[in-house]
Amino acid sequence: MKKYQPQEMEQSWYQKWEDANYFAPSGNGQPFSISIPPPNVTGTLHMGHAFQHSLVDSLIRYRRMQGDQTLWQMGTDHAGISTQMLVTEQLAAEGIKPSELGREKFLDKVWEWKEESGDTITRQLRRLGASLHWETERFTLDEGMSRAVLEVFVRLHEEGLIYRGKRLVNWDPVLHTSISDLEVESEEEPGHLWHFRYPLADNPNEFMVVATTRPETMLGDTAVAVHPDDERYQHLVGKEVQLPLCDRSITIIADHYVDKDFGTGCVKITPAHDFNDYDVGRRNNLALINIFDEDASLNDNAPEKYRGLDRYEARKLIVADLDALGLVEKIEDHKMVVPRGEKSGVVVEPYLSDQWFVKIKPLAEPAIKAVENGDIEFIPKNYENTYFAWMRDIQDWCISRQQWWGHRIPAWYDGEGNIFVGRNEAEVRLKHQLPDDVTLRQDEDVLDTWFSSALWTFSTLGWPDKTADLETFHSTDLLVTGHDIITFWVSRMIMMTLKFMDEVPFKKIYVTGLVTDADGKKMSKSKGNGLDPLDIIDGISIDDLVRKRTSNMLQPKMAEKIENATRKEYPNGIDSYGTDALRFTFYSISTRSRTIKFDLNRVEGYQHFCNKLWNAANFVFMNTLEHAAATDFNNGEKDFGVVDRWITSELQKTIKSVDLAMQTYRFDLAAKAIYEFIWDEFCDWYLELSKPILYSQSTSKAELRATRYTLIDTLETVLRLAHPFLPFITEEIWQKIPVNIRTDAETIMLQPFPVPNNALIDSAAESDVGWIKAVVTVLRNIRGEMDISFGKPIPVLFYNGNETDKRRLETYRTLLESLVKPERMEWLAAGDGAPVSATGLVGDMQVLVPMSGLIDKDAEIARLDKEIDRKQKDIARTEAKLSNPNFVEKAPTEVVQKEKDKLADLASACEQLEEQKKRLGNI
RNA sequence: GGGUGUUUAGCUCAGUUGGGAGAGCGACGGCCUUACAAGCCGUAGGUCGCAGGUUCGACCCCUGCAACACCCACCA
Repeated sequence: MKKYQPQEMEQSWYQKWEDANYFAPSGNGQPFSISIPPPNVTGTLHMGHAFQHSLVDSLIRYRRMQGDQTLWQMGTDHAGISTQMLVTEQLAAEGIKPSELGREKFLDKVWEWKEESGDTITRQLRRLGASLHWETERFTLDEGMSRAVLEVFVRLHEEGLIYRGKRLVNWDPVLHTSISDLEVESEEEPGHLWHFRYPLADNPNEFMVVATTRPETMLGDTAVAVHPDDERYQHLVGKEVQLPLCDRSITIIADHYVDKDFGTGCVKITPAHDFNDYDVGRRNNLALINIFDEDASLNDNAPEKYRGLDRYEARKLIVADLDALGLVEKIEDHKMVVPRGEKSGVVVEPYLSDQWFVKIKPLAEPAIKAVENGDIEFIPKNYENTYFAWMRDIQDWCISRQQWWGHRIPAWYDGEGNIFVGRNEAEVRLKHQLPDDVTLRQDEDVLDTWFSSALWTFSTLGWPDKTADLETFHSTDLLVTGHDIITFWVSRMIMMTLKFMDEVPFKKIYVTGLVTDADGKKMSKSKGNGLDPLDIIDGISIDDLVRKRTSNMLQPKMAEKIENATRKEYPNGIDSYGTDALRFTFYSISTRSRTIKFDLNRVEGYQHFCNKLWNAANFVFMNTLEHAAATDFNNGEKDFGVVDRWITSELQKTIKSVDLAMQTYRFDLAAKAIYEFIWDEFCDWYLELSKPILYSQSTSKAELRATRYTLIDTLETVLRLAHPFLPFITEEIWQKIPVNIRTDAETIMLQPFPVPNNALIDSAAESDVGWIKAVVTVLRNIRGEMDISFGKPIPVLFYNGNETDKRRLETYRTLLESLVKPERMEWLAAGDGAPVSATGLVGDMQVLVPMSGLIDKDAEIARLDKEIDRKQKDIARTEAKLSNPNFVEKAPTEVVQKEKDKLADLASACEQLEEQKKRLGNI
């Protein structure tokens, strides 16, 4: 076999699998389905995706191998705002404004871009080995899904669960659209608290001092509020103040919203530009004065001087003007929470506008129950708290977006402002008997992207039609996702699916941690610390990596910093590790931690693991196929030796571990069990122990046949066991196994997953091999510490062994010799004077290496001292325990007995070691 | 302000019903031993965040504290 070279074989295998349609659901087993969280169609695969999809793929492959009818539904999301932003930026580079193109032509451009770049993410998923069912791939804006969206919108509207209203919403002044609460990111930023004096209307020499973080909104003030119980101001309630810079007076009101102890206890109220003030305004019937236009520059409701100014320019001017009037009491530094648009990064503005909303409470209630009663289960369970916290305090969902790319809202307006909702204009006309001469104009807005993805699990399967796929595969079994979109997506899917399917979208939700960089920082484009999974698979030069991380920066000044950090962290770029190594890394790090620091060293380690497996296979083939026809060791009498029975027994236990791990979604434990079996047991011990059997002249035909069979059979089984995690290397090796050992199928993908066989558990073999390992380890230890090279044969004497020791040495002498490389190996009779030796213990049996010329006496004494010391500490601890009457009385008898046995063993061992030490001291 | 997590070897992390603290990487020493130097063999390294409590016995259960992280929230 050639060296392990993942790159070529991985791509060719994927192609073969896909061409052969192996990813399609097949058979008539139990249905098992998972819907992919639809990636942004114009996006690229990031580490979080790669992580989640690797986990899902292992489950899908596992269940497929177990004979389930397995569907991993593929699809992509149109990602409204992100995609529109991207295309807008590209057009801007060509000097084109979307408004010049108009809606239709702009959308043509977006579709063009989608066609051009839409295959990036799917290509990347293929490189990851994801066994997605590509044939039924869907897109949130395709015809079928658009039909589902229309259907849902119309039905919800008919039930009064969708309504239109003028409300204060989060407005993005750059993107010119409303966004939902969830799309606002609030962070603490330094700011100021301005204290202004508002003169009383009936006494301009007296002032109310109000504090604000938004001076410019004062132009929209319609009241000043104080707390009802605040004695300082009670006499002023009901009076008016003159609003400076504006030619109007506003009322002083009392409202419990005000905190007496904050600032002066007086609050300016701007109902049209602050969510709290909006509520205060409603309670007190205050007027709403909107002073901004869509850009958040001042509109005609502001005094003439300020009209047309940007909000921050206006702020400066207003503060200056107030200062000139002597109305600025003071300006304090103040940390405040600033809401910014998730996508644009600009400060969003509470803005009064006409929008569509989903009345959410009626939908939320059943969705809460579904999790409460266990129809849906979060893994880990504590994420249910996040879910409940959000759902129990959920607010109506603003679903209209002032954008072009998305599902256009199916509402039409006549000239008089009447609203008609329907699946299309014809239906609307028919339903409302509107003649052709009534001009209808469709709503210009589109729906929030999450509206369509909320329908994901059932709309992808053909809803609203009653399709066979829907019948078979819905509810889906599992959702794997990051905790960051529990609120955005998971909760909304649960609500919509319960509403329209009357069943849950998925039975379990596996929430992954967030993949971060080595410093624990979230990977992001703007920070320039992201890794592209493909760069780990294929490798990338440092120059290319720097270019990738610093191109298209929103903040170009960051580029230099990012370049320096990148060159420091990856001086030589990133090596190529292959998909299998990357995937195995993901399984191994899939712990329950919330953040997962991604460490390339782990990937390197698992690449070494792949290499190990590769070379082990090489060894197996060299010693089986190259020596005999497969029929020769498959047929005929086999005499399984102890090591054959032992590794087979270990394999059964490993299969059980992997099964248990997969049933409990502990991918890390599954990976660990496989890793340890292959490396620590199969390679380090079994392959080594098989050598004397394979090479010795005295091995019988039946023994040889048995070992050859075990070698290749164990390899074949472990390949199937590991396939869900390491799909490529396992397929590549499996193909080389002759068809009378494996089945004659064309792919390992569709082979049965190994089933543990209890009849093959052999504890006698396990303890015998345990003894062999112990003897070998003791002698390796002496060699290592005494600096005796492996090539130098050493004399080995055994002393004080029992009957079992004697039987074992007799039986396994050949095996031991091959691993120990002794000059001679024999029992020392009780009466014989033992020569001065280095000593190790296996139970009570002393393993001696006589010292003549080999061993440094002082070093051996030191070694013995260390060992004795260690044991004596243990003895002291155990004795203390046993001398405690409470322990002896109250602890379970088996625990007490265990301690007693342990003490006896330790004492005996200590005695042996002391004896040796004494002998050395006597020289 | 509310909530949820985390704290174990130099680093990254396991530790599944409380009964002798583990892995990988790194470090150190020795090996080109006929599958693999992407390897083999060995060694060192931990008051399990701190303080109490429960228990015969606590990394594990309870209470408090500290540090860090994230989520939610309208304090102008």
